[in-house]
Amino acid sequence: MRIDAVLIAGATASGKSAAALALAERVNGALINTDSMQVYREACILTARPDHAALSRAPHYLYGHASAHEPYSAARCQADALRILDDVRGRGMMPIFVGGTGLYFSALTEGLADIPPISQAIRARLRARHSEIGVEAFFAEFAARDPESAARLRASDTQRVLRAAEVFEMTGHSLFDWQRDRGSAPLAGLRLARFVLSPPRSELHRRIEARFEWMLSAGAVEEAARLRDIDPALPSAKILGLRELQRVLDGNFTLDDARSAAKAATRQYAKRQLTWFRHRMADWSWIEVPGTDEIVAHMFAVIHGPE
RNA sequence: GGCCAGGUAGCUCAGUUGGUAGAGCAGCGGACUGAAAAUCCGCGUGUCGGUGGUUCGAUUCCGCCCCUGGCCA
Repeated sequence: MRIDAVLIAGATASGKSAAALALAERVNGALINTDSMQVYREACILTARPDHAALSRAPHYLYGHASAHEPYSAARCQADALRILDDVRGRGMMPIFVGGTGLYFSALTEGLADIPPISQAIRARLRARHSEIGVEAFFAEFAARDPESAARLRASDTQRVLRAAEVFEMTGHSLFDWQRDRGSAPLAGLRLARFVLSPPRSELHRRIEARFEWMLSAGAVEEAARLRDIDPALPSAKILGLRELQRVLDGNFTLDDARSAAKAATRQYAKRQLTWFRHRMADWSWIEVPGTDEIVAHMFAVIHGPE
């Protein structure tokens, strides 16, 4: 084996979990989750996390290991992955990173700037200020303090503006100063086989449609009910379909409305993922056939090389 | 069968006192360094049901036909 680790990225519902599992069985692999939402313990159905049957076929790591009541992050993914990577390799197994979160793959392969953690107090204060004075005024305040970062952001880009502001408050340095240097990447120096699964768009849409129907029949509404007390500001509150189903529970939405809204949101997400993949993973091996067997055969061939 | 209301973008609709049309949603493209299933930026994609007529010019006016819904038979 000339490869140290396998990376499998793909849009939501592209069939990557099934392919990764089949590959794991063939190469003595262990799956390591690289998806920002499948980490949450309480959200199993809506995140299409691997089920018991899958878990019994190969080791799975970083699935459902975090609480939906606290924020997970790219940094935690990086730290968790590093730990698991050593463990898996130490046991002579092939690490197979699978998921759909481009930023997490980037953290693993390219690293993240080594910025200190932000205190909850600062974070909460800035968020409150942002919602109190509004997008434009907040940005003006921020720009006065950190013009360098502000020049590279838009006032309307709330998530990035808040991030830059909290980094400046916490450290006294501009976010873009910090980002001049990327910290060490967990996968740096390893020989990687990197794949992007990309079935035709129409096929992807069909799968998204079918998968949401499957979620409903598997108890998605009940799961949404159990997640009702999630703080809407937390990342887990953004799980696709959750908001829509909770609106049904509140009586503000018919199930059919929720169906189409959740499916549309999922298609839009898949589109954003593909934009990332196309441009940031252009040099990965792209697999456009939809069938698991063909995908695995292709990956297997790449992993073992021509020799 | 008769009367009425409609047929405009993938969907729901607006509009043009006659100069080939625009909103929302959907869709498409793009950005992305510690909450990324997030956040943000850009783009109308159309035989205006069909066919004749009037007109310099018809999606718009008129005739006929087709389709959908409602009412009356």
